[in-house]
Amino acid sequence: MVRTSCCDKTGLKKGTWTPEEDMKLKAYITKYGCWNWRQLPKFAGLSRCGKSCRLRWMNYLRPNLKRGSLSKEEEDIIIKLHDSLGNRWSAIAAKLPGRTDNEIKNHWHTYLKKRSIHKDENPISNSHRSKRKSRKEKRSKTSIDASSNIPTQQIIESSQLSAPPLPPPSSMESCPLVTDTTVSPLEMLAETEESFWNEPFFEDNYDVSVGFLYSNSPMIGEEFMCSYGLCEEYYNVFNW
DNA sequence: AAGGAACCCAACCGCTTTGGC
DNA sequence: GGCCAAAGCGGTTGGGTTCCT
Repeated sequence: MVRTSCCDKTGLKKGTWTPEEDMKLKAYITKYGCWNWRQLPKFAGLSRCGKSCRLRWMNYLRPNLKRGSLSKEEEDIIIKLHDSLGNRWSAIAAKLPGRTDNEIKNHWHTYLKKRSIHKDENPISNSHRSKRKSRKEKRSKTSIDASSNIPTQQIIESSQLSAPPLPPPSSMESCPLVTDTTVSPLEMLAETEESFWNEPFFEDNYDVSVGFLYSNSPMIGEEFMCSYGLCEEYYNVFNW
């Protein structure tokens, strides 16, 4: 939206993401997860750096993100948490399911900072604020419509992705998915190589609302799901 | 209707943290 | 303990949109 598309000297694309790029990234992560952000764009067919992919996923494409303006309650929580935590946006975002650190940070700088500074005054008139708020809602609704109009299954089917080669053991060992400490990462790798990385993608494994396949994969645990804002889905799926 | 100002927020940059060797 | 790579985080930028005069 903001920055014009261009390439840096290494040939990597920068700037606004196109719907096609979003589709590729979403389809790839949905299908294979994110085992290595650096390598991911290569396998997903994206001319982006891993950092950019990660950011796009975390702030925009990740499932269950709430769009639209923050509620009064959410704002109050942010103000309270900011008082105690300071500018630790990711920590604040962790307390607000569906909200990203970037979103909270932006919101803080545009509304809450002023509100906080002028607590005793009334710097932003309510009418002005609500006018802005409705603009924001209108915008975000448009973006939701645009993104949700593409059924995920359709994305997957239309994707020309090829399965990635097996990641090197080192990257698997460092994979945050491992939660069972009684089994060594290498043992787990041996057990799961076939089922996770080689297994064809089955619709049954896939929950559209979650956007990940997890039922057959022992490597996807609470920690992993929560790190992508999917705690609720994890708990629901495993009846926690 | 036009032009400037203000707002908003996606995305980039660079620093810090973490983990493996 | 030092080095390196990868990931995470927060600050900042900049261009589109909307409002105001």
